[in-house]
Amino acid sequence: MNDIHKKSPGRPRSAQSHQAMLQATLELLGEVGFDAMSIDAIAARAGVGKATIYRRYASKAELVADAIERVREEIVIPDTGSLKSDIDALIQSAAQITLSPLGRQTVAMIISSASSNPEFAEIYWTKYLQPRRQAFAVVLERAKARHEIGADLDPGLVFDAMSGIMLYALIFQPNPESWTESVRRALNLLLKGASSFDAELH
Amino acid sequence: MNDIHKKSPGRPRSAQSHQAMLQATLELLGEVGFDAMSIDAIAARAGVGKATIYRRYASKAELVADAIERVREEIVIPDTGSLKSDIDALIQSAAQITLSPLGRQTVAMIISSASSNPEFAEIYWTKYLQPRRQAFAVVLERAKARHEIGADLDPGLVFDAMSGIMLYALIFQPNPESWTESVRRALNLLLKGASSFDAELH
DNA sequence: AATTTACGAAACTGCACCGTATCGAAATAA
DNA sequence: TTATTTCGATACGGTGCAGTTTCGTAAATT
Repeated sequence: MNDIHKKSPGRPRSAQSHQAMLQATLELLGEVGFDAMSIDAIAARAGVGKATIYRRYASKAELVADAIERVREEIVIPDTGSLKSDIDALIQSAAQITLSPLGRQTVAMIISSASSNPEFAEIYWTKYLQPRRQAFAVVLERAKARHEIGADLDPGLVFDAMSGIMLYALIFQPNPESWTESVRRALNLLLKGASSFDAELH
Repeated sequence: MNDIHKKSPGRPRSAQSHQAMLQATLELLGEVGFDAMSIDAIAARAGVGKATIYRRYASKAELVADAIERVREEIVIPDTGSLKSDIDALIQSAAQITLSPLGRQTVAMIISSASSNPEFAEIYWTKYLQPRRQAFAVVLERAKARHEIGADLDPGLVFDAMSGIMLYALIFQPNPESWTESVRRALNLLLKGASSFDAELH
């Protein structure tokens, strides 16, 4: 099953057009947000006919879900030898994505349509948060081996707390510098919880 | 200045109609969200003419901003004699508001229109978060006096971290029970940071 | 009483979008 | 070549909303 035989006659669907509409979708999502985004606008920006979009997706939600699902960023697991530096790198990486217009609008979309379109949260969790959660666990395990933190510290819990703080700072401290600073302070407090981690992150 | 003389002739504006449109605005905001909310729908639900709304507000954003600004919940500062119980009460109170449809949609609105309508975040910060931040500081000061936590713990920082965690859990753990539980666990970790607070919150 | 302003309801214009259909051209298989 | 399918572009009818105006009525001042 799941054969992708090309035996059917006729002109095949254009991979370029498909790519163009996905790209235009992500751009517009970041620029105007989910609700203000029209199919007409996506088609126009992609240089594609509206029918070409409707042939692939039944709704805007489907299109957007597929577009954000296909986003793949490289996840680098830092290994500088010091927990402080490793975490700094992770924060920087997260900031770059989360503070972007696309990152903001994606989160807003997830919250506002949480009840009507739970698949958005699901995709974001699976494709974005989950891999970073595991990368974070690796970093913390290494720090445990170096006795920088206690062995009983739950990486998942710390990651969730850190993500929440980032999200909060994203909303109420939109300024990138104060964002980074307040995330660092909160994380410093967090890690003191079950560790000998008391270095100044500043 | 700022006189509110009633010397002008003619029928005065109806306070009842005004109240009805504000109420309908909050209801619809919680039910369908900011973008899907039409002025027609607000007027219909409030039993008010559309012109009556436009006479008071120039835009939907103005109306919504005024509506959420006028929301006033009683803030009770718990004083049970134990930090654990006090915090439990605060979490319960926050959950009741934040987990409600109105709370969710308000946050979503703030994020998605952060650039176009920064006044929403401003109002939410000033009228909702700020007072709770101060109430939290009172609770923590009492705990310091009882030597339940270290005197060097920054209440504002802890509050911000806690708020962020609540927000995160709101999105990715919409279930009220798991929400409360994960908030408790994170907070427990947080308070271990600079205190002798190691009681099981569960 | 006369005037003035607000009221709810409804009608109205204009616009943006949705989803479908149609067109000639292009790209494939048989 | 012929049949089939997709392509971009455009047109179309339908719907919903914005914002204004009109109407008869209600509530205030002078």
